[in-house]
Amino acid sequence: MLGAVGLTKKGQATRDRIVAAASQLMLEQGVARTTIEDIQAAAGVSPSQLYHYFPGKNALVLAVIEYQTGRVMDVQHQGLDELDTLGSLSQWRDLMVGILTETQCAGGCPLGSLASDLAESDPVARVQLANAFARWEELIRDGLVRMQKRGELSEAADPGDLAVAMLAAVQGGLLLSQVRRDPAPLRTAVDTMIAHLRTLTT
Amino acid sequence: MLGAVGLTKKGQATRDRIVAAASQLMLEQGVARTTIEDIQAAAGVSPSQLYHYFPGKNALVLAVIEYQTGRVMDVQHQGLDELDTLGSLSQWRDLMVGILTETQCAGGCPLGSLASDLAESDPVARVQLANAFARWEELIRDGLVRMQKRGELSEAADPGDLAVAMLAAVQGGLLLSQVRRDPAPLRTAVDTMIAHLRTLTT
DNA sequence: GAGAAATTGGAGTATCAACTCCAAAAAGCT
DNA sequence: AGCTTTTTGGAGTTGATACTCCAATTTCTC
Repeated sequence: MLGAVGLTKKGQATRDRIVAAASQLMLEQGVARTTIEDIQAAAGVSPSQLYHYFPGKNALVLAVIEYQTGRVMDVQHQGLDELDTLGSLSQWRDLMVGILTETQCAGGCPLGSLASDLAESDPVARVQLANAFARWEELIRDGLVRMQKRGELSEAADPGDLAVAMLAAVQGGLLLSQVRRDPAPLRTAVDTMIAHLRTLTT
Repeated sequence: MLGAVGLTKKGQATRDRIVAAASQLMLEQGVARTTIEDIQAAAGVSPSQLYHYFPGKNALVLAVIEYQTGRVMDVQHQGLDELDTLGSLSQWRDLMVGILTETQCAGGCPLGSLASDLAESDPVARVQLANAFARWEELIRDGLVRMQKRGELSEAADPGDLAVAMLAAVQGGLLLSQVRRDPAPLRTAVDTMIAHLRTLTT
């Protein structure tokens, strides 16, 4: 069994369907506005099924955070694992702008939306999301360190600070893009950070 | 009468009290999680009073957006109106970091939180918030233009793009600070943007 | 294939939240 | 003061929402 113990293949599939449906709905309309009934309908399950896999909405929210963290990290690995030159940073930017454009800027960042939604009302969720952002930040920092080792980035540059600033640019850019329904702010914010890195070339 | 027509001094005070209470609660726990009953209790009013001043929760939300836009713009004017040197940008950063520290990083940006909360579920609110961000961005851009005219910023720099990037840094920094309960990310994000402006000095 | 465990269906419940209504009190106007 | 308009109190209604319960069915294990 790949999933949790005591779950058959069919059970795991049902559980996955619930989490996927909940994730999409919560991204589209927020956690509080998403009702259990909404999720039941979208996943095609009955109440007893949902409560068989999750003790309550709260537990489901944590599963959603885990799911979205996985999705986001997959994309970020795809864009950042090969990061070693400034040119590859532009490709990473294109990857994100592309995804945003596909969805017409709806929803913004799955992690950012959950964070803003839950930070003050669910302490456990807040910590989970803080960890997710820490992992993301680390991915960026590792890429910058690689660039530094290759001599693409000045030794004087602080990859840690730059990674925080870059992640902030992504999150802020995504929020502005979401509100304006226009991918331009994300692109501008990230491009400005890339331009800044360019000034830190050796 | 300062407020809307047909409101006595007492009526205006009651209305104000409702909006202020709603604004604080919605910032603390999100719009959907804030019940009319919560607001009634916090403002010390009865249901009939609330519905006398607002047709429904939706209208109240719009009043909250207006209120928070005013509060944020007041602070931003305070920090940006005299903006003409790189040094005054650091003071502006201190102003925001100070406010964030006072509130122990709870709530994040009043406009950013509302934006993330309402962008997908309330089209009218989304547009209102987009306008608020546009005014904020303009305030930053005007400051950068003044710096450019004084020769503090290169003629080659694009104040419009830099203002977008700066606003994104502020929003992203606030989100990360909120999730981590630590003002450092906001400070780092804004400082990095200031450092970038420093590279664009004539 | 038989027993045990996991999964499913769907009706039911208790609570909560948004909103209504009407009559009384206060405030403003002349 | 007397009349009108605004403001207020609080009980009540309607619908939604999270969650329960138990029996029936499917799946797994041996």
